Amino acid sequence: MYESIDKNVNRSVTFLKEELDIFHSLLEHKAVPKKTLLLQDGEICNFEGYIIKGCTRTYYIDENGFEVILQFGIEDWWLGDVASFHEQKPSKLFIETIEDTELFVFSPQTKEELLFRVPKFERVFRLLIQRNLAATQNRLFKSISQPAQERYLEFIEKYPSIPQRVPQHYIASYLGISPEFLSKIRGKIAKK
Amino acid sequence: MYESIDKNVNRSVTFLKEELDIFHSLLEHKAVPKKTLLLQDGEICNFEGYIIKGCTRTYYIDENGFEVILQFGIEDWWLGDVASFHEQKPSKLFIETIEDTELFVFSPQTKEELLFRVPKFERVFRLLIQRNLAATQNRLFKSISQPAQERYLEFIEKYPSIPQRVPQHYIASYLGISPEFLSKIRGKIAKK
DNA sequence: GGTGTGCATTGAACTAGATTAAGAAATCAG
DNA sequence: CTGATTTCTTAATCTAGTTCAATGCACACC
Repeated sequence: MYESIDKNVNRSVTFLKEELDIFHSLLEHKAVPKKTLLLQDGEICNFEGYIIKGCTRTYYIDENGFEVILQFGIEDWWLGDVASFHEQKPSKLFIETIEDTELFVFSPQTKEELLFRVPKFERVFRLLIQRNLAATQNRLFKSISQPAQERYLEFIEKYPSIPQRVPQHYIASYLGISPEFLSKIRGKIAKK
Repeated sequence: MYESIDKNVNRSVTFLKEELDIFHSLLEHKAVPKKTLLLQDGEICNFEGYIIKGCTRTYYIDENGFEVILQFGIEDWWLGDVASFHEQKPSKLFIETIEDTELFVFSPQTKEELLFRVPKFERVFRLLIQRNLAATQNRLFKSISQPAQERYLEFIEKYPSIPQRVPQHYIASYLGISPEFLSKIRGKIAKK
């Protein structure tokens, strides 16, 4: 049950068995049916989660009521609104399950306790957020400099499992284009 | 000399005089003429800096040789490539001074020493990177969902001093549009 | 078994923004 | 002060991507 999350945190720091035991004892296991909102605009994000199984989407709603998908979450990904969680201020994000999803979650309290009892986790979480920042910067750069078709090709190469699991218009939203145009791009690629 | 940086770090955590003394003793002061590259693609970023005075731009170069500006830096801003600095891996970014610039800088070693001697700084740096992530996510969201004119208006409202200090085509690059189109937008706004 | 309801595709008309080119204005080096 | 270089503007043409239908498709649901 803890295999995948252990492997995930062990990637950057090596832990002793006792440290992992503390880690496990502080994790809360959660099963959530599909189409459930884990977080809404205006709410304070009271969890940080690791996806054991399932699929989620994190999105904004713009002033015209349009959804813009910021990221998908699948197995072995971390989930939450870091700023809202740590500063305990209202989030602007929505997080919704797309499939039935199993998670390990922390509350602010249990995370703090973990960091207190096993300070090495500071490094794990710092690396996570650094990688998240680098990935977001990279995506911003590409959404500015690359045409939609290349962004799409890169997306399916990077996340080959996602197109089979989520409606296509979610991917269009993630790429910042209309569903019709994504359909046209796909038609064009298929012809080759 | 340390006034502004002290105010900056004190915003999120309160420090004692002795702690600030340690902090100051580890900062290196640096004066850099304009049009100097502080970091290049392929280099490992060996500094994290705070801008006392001056102006910088951080940018990528895409596969066609086009520059895309990721952010500007002015007084009271932090500078660097967080991931490259901490993981000591090659950066994909360029950082260049636009004006003569004065900085305080850390090396990886001095930053580590600071964190060791005054662990409260962990929190300061974590908050900085969290805010950076939230701002970058927000910008990605807007670059996907808002038209260029609104993004421009928001930019000049948020950073009123920058348009007076940097060439206009840098702002176009930051907004992800061509300089000609930005000029058109400005013409249109001025007419009203 | 029908019948909604959400999803993908296709095409036509449209628009935001790119590209190219040329001239005007500003800035800089000597 | 002067020529050179960089920057900004304007206008014409072009294109990536949108919007607005209409149609077909695949299910879930009773």
